[in-house]
Amino acid sequence: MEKTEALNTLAALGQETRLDVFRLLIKAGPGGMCAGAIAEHLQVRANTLSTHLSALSRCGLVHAARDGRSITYSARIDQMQNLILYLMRDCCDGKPELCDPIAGALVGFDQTDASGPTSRF
Amino acid sequence: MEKTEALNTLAALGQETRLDVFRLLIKAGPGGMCAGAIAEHLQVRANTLSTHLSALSRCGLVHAARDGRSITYSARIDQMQNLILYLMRDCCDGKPELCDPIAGALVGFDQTDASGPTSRF
DNA sequence: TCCATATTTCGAGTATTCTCGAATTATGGA
DNA sequence: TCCATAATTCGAGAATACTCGAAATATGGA
Repeated sequence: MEKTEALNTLAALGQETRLDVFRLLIKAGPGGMCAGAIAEHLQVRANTLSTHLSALSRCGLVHAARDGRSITYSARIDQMQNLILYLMRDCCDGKPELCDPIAGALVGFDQTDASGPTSRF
Repeated sequence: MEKTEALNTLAALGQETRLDVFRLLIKAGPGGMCAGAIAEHLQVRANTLSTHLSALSRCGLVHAARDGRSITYSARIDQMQNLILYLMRDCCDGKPELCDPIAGALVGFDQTDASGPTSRF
């Protein structure tokens, strides 16, 4: 990811409704949620939500797929991955002070919803 | 880090001049740079930069320290760390699809400016 | 075909953000 | 004390973002 894309992605997430949408879609899992359900869940008007979904889609954070009359949106975790990697290496120059503690924290995760064992290394 | 702070931090970085400032300060290292030098380097007016520095400071991304007539700003890499950890665990629920590839990428870093050996594990 | 549902697009109003010149505050040195 | 330098605060203008009602588009079913 290069700077401009990172900038757009950061700006997209730096808005409350959009961050809420993304978090909701993450929790919804790979199946995603249709626009109406998101709007209902977050108490946002359909047209306002549509604008935000469009912004999230434009920067690759969500994926849209028509499913009959409704459109299902799902979070693109790989784009979040790209953003985080950008922040760690391009933005922060791969500084060990940044990366080491994160690497450490990754090992210590306790996941509430995952099915597999705790360690992933 | 909780949601509101993450939101402010994301919004702060989602603006070109501020992202540039942060990146510049990261490259400057722990010693930081004084406001004038940053303004000169990025070709931004002093008062405009001051507004952005204030925003970065408010969300904890930079630290200010008066040094005689000038004020030295330095990047707070721990706050970037907190943001990344928020994105990985609170925002993305610690999904393995997100975390595993990042963990993998961390091991593979080749650092250009670090003095120590490549491996940090 | 006609109607209902789901979502988006359009246009306008309001709010927020960004930038700038001018004025102000703070510090150090003559 | 007086002046020069460094940075911030103030106030205003322009641009951008956010939200909303209304209208348009798309799909599925009677």
